[in-house]
Amino acid sequence: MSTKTIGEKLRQLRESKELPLRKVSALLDIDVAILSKMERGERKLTKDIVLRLAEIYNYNADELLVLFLSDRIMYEIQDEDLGIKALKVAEQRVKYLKANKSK
Amino acid sequence: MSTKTIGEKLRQLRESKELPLRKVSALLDIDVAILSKMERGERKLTKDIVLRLAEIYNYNADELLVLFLSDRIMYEIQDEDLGIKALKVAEQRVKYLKANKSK
DNA sequence: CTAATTTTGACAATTATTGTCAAAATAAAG
DNA sequence: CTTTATTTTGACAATAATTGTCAAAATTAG
Repeated sequence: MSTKTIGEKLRQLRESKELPLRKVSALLDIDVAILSKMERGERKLTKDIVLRLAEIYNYNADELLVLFLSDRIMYEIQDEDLGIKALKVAEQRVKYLKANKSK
Repeated sequence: MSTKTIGEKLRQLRESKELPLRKVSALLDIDVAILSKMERGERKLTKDIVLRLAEIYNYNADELLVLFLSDRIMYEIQDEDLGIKALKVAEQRVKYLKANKSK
């Protein structure tokens, strides 16, 4: 299932459209080297770039954003084996915040 | 429940021991201003400081680390309403990684 | 082989984070 | 109220991290 990183997903999308880095980086107006590194997880992606790539590849933006966010979450918890617990606590907190949004 | 940030929790612990910032920051060998800011979430805590505070306050280190990690996760997902989904995807991925640890 | 694409690494420029400090604000004690 | 201790705030320089740019090297396609 979702064991793919956002970078891997973006590369897969680009290749499925047979677009070279050169063209996509031109559309994004960024250096080709940076896009290469982003796809390989060597440079961080930004929300903005993810959204623009969703447009370019005509792909569901939310799905990419979820992958993008989960990548960053994964980066935070790293190898910690308290990771799962932390995720559950975070979930509680997000739900709590949502419920008390008006406050 | 766990709607408290790691900073708030640490402040609560310190106050319950009636220790002034001055003394704790001396034990940690950091500036009192920094500790003040850490407790109020204005400066980032490090894993190392959290662990040392757990010792100083004689409090469960894992519980503090979980709170510490979940704080950082919360920071990543911010106000995104895809947050919950991202957390679930991250959970899947952590579990997947754990299962294939040997690989 | 040649051309196109991709990767790599170095570099300077920018931006973010950090520690240090002292003054201001607040709280506690007498 | 006055003094003292504690905490907060903001400015500042030092340090570290991130960023964009570039060109050469490596890989892949034709």
